[in-house]
Amino acid sequence: MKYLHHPDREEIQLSSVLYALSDPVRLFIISEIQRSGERSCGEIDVPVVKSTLSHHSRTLREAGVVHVRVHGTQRLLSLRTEDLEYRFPGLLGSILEAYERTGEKIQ
Amino acid sequence: MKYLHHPDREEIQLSSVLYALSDPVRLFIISEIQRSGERSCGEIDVPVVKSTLSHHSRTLREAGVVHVRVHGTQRLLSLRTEDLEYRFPGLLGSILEAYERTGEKIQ
DNA sequence: TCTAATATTCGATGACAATCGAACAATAGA
DNA sequence: TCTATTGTTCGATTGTCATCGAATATTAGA
Repeated sequence: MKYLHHPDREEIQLSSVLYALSDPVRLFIISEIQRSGERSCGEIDVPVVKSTLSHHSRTLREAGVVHVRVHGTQRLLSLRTEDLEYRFPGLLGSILEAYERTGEKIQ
Repeated sequence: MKYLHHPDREEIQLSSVLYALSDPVRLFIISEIQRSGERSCGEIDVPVVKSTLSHHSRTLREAGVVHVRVHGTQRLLSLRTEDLEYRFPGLLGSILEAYERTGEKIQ
């Protein structure tokens, strides 16, 4: 089984997190994950092909936004809520709230 | 005198704001502006040439993050604090606080 | 062991962005 | 009107990214 790298709490960079969340598809993904708590790639309904979704999943993981857990043939994504709150208090919450409020669409 | 376009409050997009603030140089710029309230391009000490700084200024303006006021030969930048707070409550504050806390450097 | 399900990796493509230097524009002040 | 100051625009370069389809890897289950 492959090792998936996740940055350490202290290594998470603000600019990287903001970049990861500046893409409408990725904003949608984290919004979905927040609602369900944990979700596999296949359960996330985005208008891109599998390989593209995998790319977005990797971008979010490497920025420190999500944690990816291997479960059988699935990868379960969850938000790194606590780590982000510890490092950047209030940031994730205000982004998710802003996303819900303004209802920004993909594309 | 040239007309500088600023997006309307309601037109400001979350993903565009996050993208604009995902660059270390631009994070530095808004951090400086916050401290001084208003600042001309020439007063912002960043390690890029004038034309590049002009590009960053434009990116921030078009995303709705800063307001640019023409004053003689200078362009005075200020944060659109109220508009951003109205549209995305708490967002700008948490980003600025995160930037100060973690002391992310340019480069 | 074979097959289906799930996701990643790879290669290609097209778009966009950060950067620079040079040229240009606009304005203040002498 | 001339000059210095302050920024913008333009063209070129270099690099990165979002996207796709095809091929590959991994695991569960029959």
